[in-house]
Amino acid sequence: MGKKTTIYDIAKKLNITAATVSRALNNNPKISAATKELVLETAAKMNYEQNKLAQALKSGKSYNVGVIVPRIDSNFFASIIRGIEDELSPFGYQVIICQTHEENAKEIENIDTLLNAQVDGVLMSITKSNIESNHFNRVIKKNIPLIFFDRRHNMEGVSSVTIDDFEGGYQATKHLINQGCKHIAHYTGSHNIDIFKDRYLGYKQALEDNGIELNEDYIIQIKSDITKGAKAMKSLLKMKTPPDGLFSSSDFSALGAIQELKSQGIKVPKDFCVVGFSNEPFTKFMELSITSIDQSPLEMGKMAAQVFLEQMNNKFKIEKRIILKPKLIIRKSSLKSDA
Amino acid sequence: MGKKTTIYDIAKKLNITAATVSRALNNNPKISAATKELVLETAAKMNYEQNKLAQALKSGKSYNVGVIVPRIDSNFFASIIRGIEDELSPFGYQVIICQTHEENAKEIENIDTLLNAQVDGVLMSITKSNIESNHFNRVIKKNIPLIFFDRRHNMEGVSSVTIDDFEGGYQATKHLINQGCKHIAHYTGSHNIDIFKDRYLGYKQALEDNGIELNEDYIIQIKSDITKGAKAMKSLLKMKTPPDGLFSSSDFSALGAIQELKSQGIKVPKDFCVVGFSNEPFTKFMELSITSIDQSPLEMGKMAAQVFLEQMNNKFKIEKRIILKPKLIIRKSSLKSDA
DNA sequence: TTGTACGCGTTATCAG
DNA sequence: CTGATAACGCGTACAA
Repeated sequence: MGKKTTIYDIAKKLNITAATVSRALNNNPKISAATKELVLETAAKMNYEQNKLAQALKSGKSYNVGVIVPRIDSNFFASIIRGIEDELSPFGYQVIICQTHEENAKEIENIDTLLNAQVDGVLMSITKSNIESNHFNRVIKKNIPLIFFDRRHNMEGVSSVTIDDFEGGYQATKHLINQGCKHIAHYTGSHNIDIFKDRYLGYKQALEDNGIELNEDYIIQIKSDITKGAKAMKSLLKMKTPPDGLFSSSDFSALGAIQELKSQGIKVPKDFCVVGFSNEPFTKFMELSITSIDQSPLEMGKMAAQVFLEQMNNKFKIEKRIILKPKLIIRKSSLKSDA
Repeated sequence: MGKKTTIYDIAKKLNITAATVSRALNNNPKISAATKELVLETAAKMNYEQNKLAQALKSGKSYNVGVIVPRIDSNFFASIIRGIEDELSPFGYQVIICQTHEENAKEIENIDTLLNAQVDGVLMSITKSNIESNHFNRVIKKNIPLIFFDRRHNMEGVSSVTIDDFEGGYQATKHLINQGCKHIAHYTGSHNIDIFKDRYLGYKQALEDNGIELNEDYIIQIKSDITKGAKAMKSLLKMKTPPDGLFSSSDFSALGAIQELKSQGIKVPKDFCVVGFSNEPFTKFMELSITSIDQSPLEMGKMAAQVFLEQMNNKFKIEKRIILKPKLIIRKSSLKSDA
């Protein structure tokens, strides 16, 4: 029973050739309605299933796309993948998942594997940006659409879907200023990654536009982590002039900061306003809900998928740089008027 | 530049046959060290990449496994997938993602697609259990390993990795009883799905073992949803003898219940204890952290992957039913002694 | 409308 | 050790 039925088996049974069977199965016009129906019937009766592999080998299209993300068990990336899958699945494409775990070597390995698997496209978020881009070029050389989302590598001819992180940082900081904050701290990540650098630049610009001097001591580079966020806040509060507001590039670090503030008896948002980034699900569930920047990951995934489909349909090379608008979601952690 | 180099191109260049090239590439012993090295060199020089499709067609092994989940943007399923990917990737397997969106029709469609794609295995969590299992049988008929995780369909010869939901429900309820709760309500899901039924049965058994009579009015079937959880609590509190504890099969519904309790001025855990299920990330982030049952999804994914690998290596049929132990994570929402 | 013949890229078998 | 050939399952010019 383990034997798979092929178009040959069907052909033999009906005393016709495999070619005719193939035609019947592929809506080829060059076939009579009678034989077509006959073939479809017996195909169903024999539990025939198309072998996508053989088709792919023949046609050069595998109808598989590779998606590379740092990790899949993060709400942000999982939502993006959902967006991609939702958008591509109606067109018959399957999504192959790869994780880099933030390791550059794994990223290169993943691209190798995907190329070997003859994927029709690669949609990815890079690990770091200060690396050689040989592996990206290998994808492009093969004429396989490469699309970056969220974290992009700056290179000619490659499309990307990102959000305006500068704008996000600006909005977050402006909001804190509007709430009356005079001394605004900032948690940032590695500036080797554009998204963190841009959020920082937005923060900086907002301060400048509002006549607030930048205090380097208020800027702390930490990983996205609750404990790290709490620890950093502890040191901030020891300063001669401690801050009265925080824009964190990570919701997790923001949460840690809030926990530390609370443990020191500092009232949020009355005495200290906090804004995070990413709009992680938990930010809205908290009793003291956390203001954050939404990146609409679902939409980001859908857009990336659409760009891929466009590139598949257009033979000529196109480069699209789609930049989504971030959305400030104001919640309790920063809203003084409601407190 | 878009042309892909094949072993034929290499062969032509070196005036040897493709067979020899193939041997060099596959560590075949029947080849001289000299030619082997020569082939490997020129292969690298010509940017040759193995065509996994052709290999798969030839060998009958695609090194792809299909993973079917209700949705990917849920921490639980995303973690399972991570576990699967982490475990399988070192063995050269790729993971193809499919979502059912809880629709049975989509589940059937997904299985079709995966079979067409010649996957080497199918790892899945079913949508509902009261359906015909034709599509499962089609997988088995083809001798393709089928492994259920979390939500299984009861059928002979199919392996599964689940957690002991009965035990989880029992532990949760027992814990509430230990905290002094006398009237324990229960939020459940559709009993067509075993996991909800089993949690309910565990709840029931715990009550019985402790001499507490079951009150049918305390049992409410709702979807996993914050608003639904709040609404249900509202009606529970209107009863002549309102409950003083809740075991919810969903963390989200549990959160809604807590919100409603708070809005009515009922102190948690002092006057009312709440236990959820799934150990969603947000449960531990809350100021009033929520007691929950951890299902170790990462491990569940890894186990499912291991079972798959075993089945691939053993030619004979094996059926494994792995049942993981749930872990009660006690937090503030139910811990009176600390309150 | 249908059959014939070939190729997609690879590997296994059989000679040499 | 290497070459020639067939086969995996399918689609498609070309011929009939």
